[in-house]
Amino acid sequence: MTLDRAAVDRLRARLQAYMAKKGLRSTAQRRLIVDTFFEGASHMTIEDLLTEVRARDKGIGYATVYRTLKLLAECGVASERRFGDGLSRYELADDAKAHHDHLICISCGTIVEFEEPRIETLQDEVAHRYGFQVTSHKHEMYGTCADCQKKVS
Amino acid sequence: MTLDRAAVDRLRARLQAYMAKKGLRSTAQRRLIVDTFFEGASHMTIEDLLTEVRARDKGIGYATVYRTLKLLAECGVASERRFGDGLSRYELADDAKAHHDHLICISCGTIVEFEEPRIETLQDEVAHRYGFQVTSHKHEMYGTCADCQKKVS
DNA sequence: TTCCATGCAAAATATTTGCAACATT
DNA sequence: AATGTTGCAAATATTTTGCATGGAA
Repeated sequence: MTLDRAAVDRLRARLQAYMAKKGLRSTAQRRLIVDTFFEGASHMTIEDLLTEVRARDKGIGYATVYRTLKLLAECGVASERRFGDGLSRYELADDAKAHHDHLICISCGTIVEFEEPRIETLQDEVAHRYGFQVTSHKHEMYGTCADCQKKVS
Repeated sequence: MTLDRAAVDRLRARLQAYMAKKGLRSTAQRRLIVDTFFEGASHMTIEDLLTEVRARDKGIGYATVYRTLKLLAECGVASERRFGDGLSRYELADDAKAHHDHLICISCGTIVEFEEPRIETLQDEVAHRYGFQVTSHKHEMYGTCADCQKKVS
């Protein structure tokens, strides 16, 4: 689920605005990490991203990647996800599109995104029923993807 | 969401059968921890349960509670849940009833269970659309409960 | 008597933070 | 020059495991 050019530009602008507002600085490390994150696969862990980043600059530290991803999450450019394997994963935020949720293959780790507006509607209904004001939600299905089902087992 | 007597008996029987099959032993600690778990509130953390258990027997160790909950989860008597605060929580399994999901108040920590069969149906539809064979799912909504909304903020 | 269970302490996992040196503005 | 940033190491926070001792069967 790659974002189109316009969406990417919007996110980059948001980051820039946030950094300006906060008086944060543009460093070589930050630029490299951010670029790598934007270009790389979705749902990467900090470790994943660190590996890719180090391929381009060996000196980058874990904490810098960690802090940069945190920064991206803070300003709404990235979303942190946890899929139960104990690792935090990050994906580009995409508020231009409807909220999506995830199907996770417990065999190969593949993560598929899905959208189902009718579920969102029912969710709202449930929240209203309990008087909750919902700020975020998590809807994940764990199982075996089509490919892994074929591989017998 | 307390279970009725019959459901509890069923779960206890399942545990007993599992232990017998595996040659596991009934110890005073295990009995105490299991009883406390069955009688206590839902969604307790290991630490919560340890506190309650120690009120009855000071000598119980964290690891024993940890291992007992793991045992309960293994045989399907308890379900482990994680609601994003970094702690594992446990609730009694209840396969007699429809699967339930959770509303979590990010202000006071209250956890409300809900059931919405229509969401389950749509879920199945989505999984089928992607060829996934779903074995479990997680559907959580985070926000502010009715009470906390009143407390202004 | 055998072998599982317990409690303690140590290890393992991941995340988060303190700090001196360094870089941006 | 002032202040934010980096990388390293240490601190956290939890969960998980090793092991000698104790207990169930």
